[in-house]
Amino acid sequence: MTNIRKVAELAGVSVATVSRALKTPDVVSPGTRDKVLAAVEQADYRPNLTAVQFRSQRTRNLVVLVPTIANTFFARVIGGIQEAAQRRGYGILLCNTLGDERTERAYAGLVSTRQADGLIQLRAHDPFTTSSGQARPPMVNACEVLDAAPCPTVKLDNRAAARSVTEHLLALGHCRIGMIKGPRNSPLTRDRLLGFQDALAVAGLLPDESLVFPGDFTPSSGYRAAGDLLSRADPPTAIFCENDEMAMGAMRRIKEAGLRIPEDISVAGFDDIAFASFCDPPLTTIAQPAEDFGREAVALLLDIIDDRDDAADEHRIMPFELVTRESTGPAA
Amino acid sequence: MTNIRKVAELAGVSVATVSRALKTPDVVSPGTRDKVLAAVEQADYRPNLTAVQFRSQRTRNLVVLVPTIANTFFARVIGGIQEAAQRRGYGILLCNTLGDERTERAYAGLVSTRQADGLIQLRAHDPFTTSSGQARPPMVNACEVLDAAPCPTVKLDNRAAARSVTEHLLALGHCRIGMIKGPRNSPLTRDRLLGFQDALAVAGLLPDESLVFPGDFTPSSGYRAAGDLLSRADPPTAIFCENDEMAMGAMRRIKEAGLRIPEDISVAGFDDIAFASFCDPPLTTIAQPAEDFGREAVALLLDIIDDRDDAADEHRIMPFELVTRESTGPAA
DNA sequence: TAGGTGAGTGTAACCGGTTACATTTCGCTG
DNA sequence: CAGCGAAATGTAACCGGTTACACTCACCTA
Repeated sequence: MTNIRKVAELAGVSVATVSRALKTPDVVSPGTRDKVLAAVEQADYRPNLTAVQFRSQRTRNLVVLVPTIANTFFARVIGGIQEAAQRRGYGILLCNTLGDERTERAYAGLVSTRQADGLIQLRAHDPFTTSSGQARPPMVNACEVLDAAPCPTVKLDNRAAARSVTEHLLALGHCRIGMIKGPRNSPLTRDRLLGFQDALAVAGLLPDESLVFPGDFTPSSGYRAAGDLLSRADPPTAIFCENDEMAMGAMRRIKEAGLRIPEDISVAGFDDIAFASFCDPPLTTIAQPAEDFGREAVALLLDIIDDRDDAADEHRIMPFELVTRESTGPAA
Repeated sequence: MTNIRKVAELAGVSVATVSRALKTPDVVSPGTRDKVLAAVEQADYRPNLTAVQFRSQRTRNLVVLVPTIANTFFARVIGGIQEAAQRRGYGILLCNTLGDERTERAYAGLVSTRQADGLIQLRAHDPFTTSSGQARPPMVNACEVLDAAPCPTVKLDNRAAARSVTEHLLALGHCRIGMIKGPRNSPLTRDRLLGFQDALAVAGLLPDESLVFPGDFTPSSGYRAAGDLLSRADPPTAIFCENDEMAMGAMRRIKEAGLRIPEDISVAGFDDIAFASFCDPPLTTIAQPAEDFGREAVALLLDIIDDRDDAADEHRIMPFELVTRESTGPAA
């Protein structure tokens, strides 16, 4: 391994000069700089990054905790994170936590032990064990966000978005609307449910708990929940699913029951994943700027890391858009 | 930051003893060990990982280069990689390369500069600039594999798998079969095309280049290619797509043309992504153990890193399975 | 000409662990 | 009780950079 000393020797200068020629070229004379660069070239020298990181206490790595990478929406968010991080010279250490707290804490430890400069959490959970008194490591909470997050956040106004979907269904004349929600205890699910109920209330409808079934954001959970909804004596004329994956599962189940979408029953989703416009019929849903969630989270995190302190308590709300396609139609 | 010296002082021992008590507990006496552990606890000491990495020249990080994380299949592979890596105490540095060579080389550099111990490449491309004479950094090539990979590989027998799909279509009586393939220059695409042609040849059919259209593994490219196939004077009675994403796009296009699947035209995909069994009709496809690709790649890579040298030239072939669903049926 | 200035460079301490080697401790045998 | 070897522990070099501080020297001013 060629190190800085070999290069210094080769160039006939001191190690300090080599370091400076590479990091702050403007403080060395042009002549020496050229000598050093030539020596670097000749020796095929590349600084040992672990040494640089160790000495400078900066790794230029960010930890990303994602509940499940198999979810198309999260995959897009990660794409945005990675792109933004890379552009700023940061790498990302990805952890697919599957919602496991121990795993999350272990990876969060990478920040405490200086193997990463900060952390982006895409789940509504604080992975840092509240070490008494000490400063919190840099963190941003995005997508599924804690109510009282101890850090900047990037989220959607889930309540307003769910309300707009529901209003769309109400406008089509539906008044018995089923809902397939996400896991319990999730602020995101709670907000979407609230938005759903807001719209019903404005329309003068009473919320009916028996029309709400929980899922886990996978197609098969949507499939199961739709089965439950259809087996009612008075099945709903429309179903609002908290994400597109569950909506696709629900649509499958509805078709297997011999019902037509949207003639017999309307279906709406949430996220606008790539498949939403390709399923049959194309899915009415809420479009979110997934990649931007990631980019924004990185921007906020780097603001904290470089302590541009004004950013320490920012809470960004990302825009959404109701995309109406053929999966929703007038009530029968 | 509490460091090893503070702990040593607290425990009334030397730094060496602290280091040993933590790394090789069996060489220190039980009494001292307890003293040290108590001091560690009291000081809330956690070794600075960058220092450990620097000193031991081991980072316990692996670089993963993925062409696009938005692809459901790759997302699953990454899930497998992450799980296996984590179990062995390794983290993964993810790079969504979008097929860009410069990006790939930059990340590959993390291995050369010791910020990672090895690399997993999911694309058929060698990211290391062939540095003359020097030893190749540890690398494994998985999924889309180079023909003459300079490293262990994990792949599918794409030719056999494509052949089995095609045989299934032929057995159903189809003799004009369209194909939507992947990007040119990809060994993976070439092999699937060869398998397709193998089956046709065995059935005594001549390959017809005009029935083969290129896509890029996205639903919209499948949609476009299907449009091209349908606009022929004699459209095919079946279409084999090189992945499920394109198959879903193709199915959408076929329905928009007013044709029924599979009565008018059969469609088959490749990968068996989560949505394959939920689309309409459920998709006939090739199931691959995506997560196992990742796990296997990690296992091989760690074999090289820990130079269990017997592994240096392994080429694993993963199993596949034809999953027949309702998207394929007898030729009209 | 003495003295001051600042650009360019070198010396060496330092980051926080790991570990080779030296030293001490302790139990055991003759 | 001397003597020995093994076990336990301490000392300090080391990894490869970064950077504070010291130093040299050319140039300028009074």
